[in-house]
Amino acid sequence: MNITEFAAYAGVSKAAVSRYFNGGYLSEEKRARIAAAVEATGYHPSLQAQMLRTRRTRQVLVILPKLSSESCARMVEGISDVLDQNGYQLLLVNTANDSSREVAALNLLQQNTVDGVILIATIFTPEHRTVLASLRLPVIILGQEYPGFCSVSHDDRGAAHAATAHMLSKGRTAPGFLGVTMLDKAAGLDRRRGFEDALREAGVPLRPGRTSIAAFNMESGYEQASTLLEREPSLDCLFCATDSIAIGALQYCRSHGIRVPEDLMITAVGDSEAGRVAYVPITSVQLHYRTAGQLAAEMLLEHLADPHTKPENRVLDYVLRPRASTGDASPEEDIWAE
Amino acid sequence: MNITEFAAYAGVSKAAVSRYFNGGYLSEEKRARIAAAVEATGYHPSLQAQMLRTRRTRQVLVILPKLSSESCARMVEGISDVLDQNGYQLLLVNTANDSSREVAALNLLQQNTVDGVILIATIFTPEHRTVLASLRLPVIILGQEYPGFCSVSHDDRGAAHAATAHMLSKGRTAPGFLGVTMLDKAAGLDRRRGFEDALREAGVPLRPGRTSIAAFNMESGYEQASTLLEREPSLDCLFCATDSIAIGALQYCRSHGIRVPEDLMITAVGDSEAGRVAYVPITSVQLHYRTAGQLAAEMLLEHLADPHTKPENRVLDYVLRPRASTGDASPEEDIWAE
DNA sequence: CTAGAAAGTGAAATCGTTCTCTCTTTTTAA
DNA sequence: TTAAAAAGAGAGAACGATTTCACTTTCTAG
Repeated sequence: MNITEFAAYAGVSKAAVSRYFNGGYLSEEKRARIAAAVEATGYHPSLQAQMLRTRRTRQVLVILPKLSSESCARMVEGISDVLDQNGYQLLLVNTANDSSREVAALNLLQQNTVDGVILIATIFTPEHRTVLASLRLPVIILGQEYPGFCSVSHDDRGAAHAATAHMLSKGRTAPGFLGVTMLDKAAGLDRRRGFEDALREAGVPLRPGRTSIAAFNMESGYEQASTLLEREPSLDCLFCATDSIAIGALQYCRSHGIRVPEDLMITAVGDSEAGRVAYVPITSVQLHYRTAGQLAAEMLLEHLADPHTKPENRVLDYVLRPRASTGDASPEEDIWAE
Repeated sequence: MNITEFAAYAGVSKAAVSRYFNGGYLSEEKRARIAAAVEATGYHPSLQAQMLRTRRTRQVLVILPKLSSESCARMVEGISDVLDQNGYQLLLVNTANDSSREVAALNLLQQNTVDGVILIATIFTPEHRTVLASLRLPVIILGQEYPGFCSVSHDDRGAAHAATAHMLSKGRTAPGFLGVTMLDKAAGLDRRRGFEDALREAGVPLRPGRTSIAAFNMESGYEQASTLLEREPSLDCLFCATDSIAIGALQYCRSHGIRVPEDLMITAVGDSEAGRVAYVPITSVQLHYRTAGQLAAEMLLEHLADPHTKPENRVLDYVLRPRASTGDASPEEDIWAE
């Protein structure tokens, strides 16, 4: 049933029906007649026709590098919460950490099928900048600051600082660093800086050779821990850019008789479930992923309502969660017991 | 730029342009002219107009109960792979384990904005059946069999059987069961049956009081393990319906001095990353989540191509992964070392 | 009491396609 | 050579809404 048929059924004009659904001058009498007819027929306007006519789809595109990672999943949950509540639909593109697929997804946008975009950030290439700049849609970058665009990010530098400082405050003096590529501003560069901040603050020199770069998974954490610890056996504490990497490193320690925290303290950023239940529960910095997602979605909706809102960067805080990997609890301690 | 303008620019009729993009009789000369004009202008047909006119949106809705769970995330990744490759877009609705939101999402479909649905299954209520039956769209149920509908599911019964039998084959005689609600056919009912199958096969009676029901998370696993093991201290092995629950149970053992596997063997279904790196790596049954997602998407595309395809249920197999929680490896053993 | 503003109304244009229908031209088969 | 089939082309009617515009009626203020 279309609007013409429905209007005839209800005994009003098409315009009246449209006003009923979209607001506008409409007498009480007609409003009641239409309401009754809706009740009787179950009529509702066609979304496709509305999209064509109004040029708004009420759909938001979310581009993300990986779904099966706790942090991304939680951010998407946050986004989904807010979009749902506001009657927007969530279109998902998983780029599988493939930068070209990311750009391809952005290019798809020039066929304007969505009202806005939330881009969960990883590595930005010059191509990204080109295509992002050419976009006429509101874009929110989630997970790192990006000049000229709205963004919601975490205080990665502060988080890394807190985690590292926590170990140094316990008297450790030979810190190692297991990071990710510096091309990733948030998890790579900022966390590295935070690590260095803590060292500088404590007057501990950063020796070359005491850092290594891993990929975003446990296996890589294991391998890089192996490389690093064989090269630098004197390390007494290790900061890892992500929980996954820390778990890999922990696994290496376990299988090579390195005691955590006695021989080596370990900290990380992310506070994942896996880190909490690991062999030695890992001291980690909790970031508010879900909140970040919600905030990004809210920001986007704001921009949709008023396109002239200025670019703004919201930075979320963090919470250090001390656990057994820094000697703040015994590994056997109840995690969930009250 | 719309088709009329573009057709004028290229010096052909609107119909010719449409045929260029959709196939149909078209002379080589016009084809070349249009191709050149596309190159020059970057024109492409409006998706919204196509949706309205053809009544096909090339969008697929995926309804799932939870994003931040490894299994769901992997299934969605599989779905995303296939849809992407075939030019379909993925619309995501996260129902947050709320049955009414699930039904609401399905009802949204009667506003027909998508071509098909993949429903990641949990608990099916009579309402589900009503609304599913009233749907005129192809629907694939992912994660459990559901009579009358296409589905892709795992051999949950076989998986639970394998996990349980593995413990019994090692001489254990007092098995306990930590499951989830039977309203969930796959993770609840089928895994329970598999557990019972193994007991029957081994001639081990199932004592009442040796089973308990948990929610889908670690905390609940911890609590239910506590209840169960305090009531039945003589248990010597424990089957858990999910890895999360098993991790919770393991945590309980750890904090209460119960040695795994010596005092209590533990197995589960799911083979999550967290289970592999737990305090005692958990023997678990691997299910092919990603493949399941891919298969579901392929099935849906088939139905989209030919709506008369018959309902079919594909059941995927499983792989038992023996680990330290059943004494098949030492906890210190390298997981990733070659 | 009246002018002007506000509220209420419906016809018709518009959004950007696809696709049927009619017609012409070319190819094929007998 | 010719009839039938196939290929190619374009006009114009949908698809199902929103929104402008011109108009009428009802308030409100002075």
